[in-house]
Amino acid sequence: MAGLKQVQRQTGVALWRQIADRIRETIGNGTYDETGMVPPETVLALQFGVNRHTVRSALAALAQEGIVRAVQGRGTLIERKERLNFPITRRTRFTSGIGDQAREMRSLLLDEVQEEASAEVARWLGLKQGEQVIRLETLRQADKRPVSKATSWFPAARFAGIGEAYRKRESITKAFADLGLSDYVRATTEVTASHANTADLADLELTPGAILLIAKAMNTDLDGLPVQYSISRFAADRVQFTIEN
Amino acid sequence: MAGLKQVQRQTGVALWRQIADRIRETIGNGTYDETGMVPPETVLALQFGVNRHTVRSALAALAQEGIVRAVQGRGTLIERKERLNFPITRRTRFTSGIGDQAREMRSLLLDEVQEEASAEVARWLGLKQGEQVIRLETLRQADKRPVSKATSWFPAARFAGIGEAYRKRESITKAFADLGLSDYVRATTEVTASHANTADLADLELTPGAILLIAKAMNTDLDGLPVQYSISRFAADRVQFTIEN
DNA sequence: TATGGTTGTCTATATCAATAGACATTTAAA
DNA sequence: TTTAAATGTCTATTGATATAGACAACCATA
Repeated sequence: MAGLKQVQRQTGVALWRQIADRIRETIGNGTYDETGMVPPETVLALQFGVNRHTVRSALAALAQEGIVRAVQGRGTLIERKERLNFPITRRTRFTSGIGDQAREMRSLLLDEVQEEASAEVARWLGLKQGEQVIRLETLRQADKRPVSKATSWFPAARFAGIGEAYRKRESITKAFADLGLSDYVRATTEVTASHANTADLADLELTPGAILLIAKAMNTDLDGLPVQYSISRFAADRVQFTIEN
Repeated sequence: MAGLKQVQRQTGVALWRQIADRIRETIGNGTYDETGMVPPETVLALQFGVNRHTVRSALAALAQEGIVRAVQGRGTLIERKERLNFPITRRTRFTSGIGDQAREMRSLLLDEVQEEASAEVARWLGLKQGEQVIRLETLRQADKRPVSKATSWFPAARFAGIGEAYRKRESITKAFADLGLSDYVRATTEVTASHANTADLADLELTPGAILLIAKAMNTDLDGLPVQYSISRFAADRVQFTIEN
């Protein structure tokens, strides 16, 4: 482990940030579960081939995120370690998909706008460019910790008032039900990953350089008619997707 | 656009790298397709709210990656811009999945090892921990550009010699066929994203801070018996996954 | 051929990132 | 109570990062 160069210099990414990212991931993998602690600073410094002060900068950043807590004389304790699993199937739903992985699920409506469909949105919803659509900006939390931010479009003609319904029920499934759509299915999902922009960084409580898993999804009713197109951004260190075919 | 703070300071990620990442993504989105050029350095400096020299550092990094090429007196030309699409379905195969998106596909065998199944591998392959498995390390290229690196495990009893077959045929599907397995299906796929480690950075020709899309996949034969468990790492800025349900 | 717009190069300065070493403070266990 | 091991704090130095300004070199075009 000590021989492997795990960090690189002069890449525009500070060593302390590379080390912080790697320790966060190692914690997530359960490597330190036996002790519940991160190895001593001197040991980490040796492993990564850097000065102890550099390791301290990394641990300070993780402490800021609430992932570890340093106790003088004892060591650095692991405070939090989770990765939620999202099954992606024909019957994918956010809230029930989380199931018992979190105690409290919340879905907040950040913004609601009626607008003309862009070329992309029109294509996915089977509309003509310029037709009216409703766009919702939503933020989802698991146990008060932000998990994903989503932008969703709905045909305005069919789903007038979906913003208000979503605000009340905090669920797309229930909002659809209130508007007379009792069931729907996931037709396609596209998954990519990229760096977060500043707005998403803030809402998802992430640090720059953090990664987003991005899912572009289209849902249809049981007749195959598109009812929703959405772009969801997930904090990559907090989730994984599972595709069962 | 100029008002939005698109980069953040004092985060351990240098401004020039944040700007490089954002320009690379903007190129990928096709925003500059009309001119085929990146905006002038002075314009970019204004947009990002930084000094022109900082923008130049970002563009130098992108030039190093072969994405742009600066021409004195004219501007900075876009050289390359691609994102391969991988459909993930019950019949997912790497080579045919790429289809006509690339001219030349190659699959290289980096390493072959027979070993005892770890707990994770045994669970996925339906074996007992410690049973013999064959592990292949492979690198896939599209038009001589590395796209993904994969680690695959196969039950050793059933697929002896699969390494040699893969080296010859450069395809899992054909290697399976050589060993008497004419057909197989994708059972499950788990998708995550994370930062690349140093070995993957080198093999995939990436820069630190780069993102990997990671697909853990399990294939079975037509009787539902597991035949392969693999962990594939994709350069996130070169691919996207499509899940059709 | 003159001009405006663009990239290339140079110098100088301030701040952040990383190393190095020394010593203090706290905790747990001998 | 002593000791070892761990985190906390301080000073000092070097290299990378970012800003600022000036000017050269090159290209397309009026």
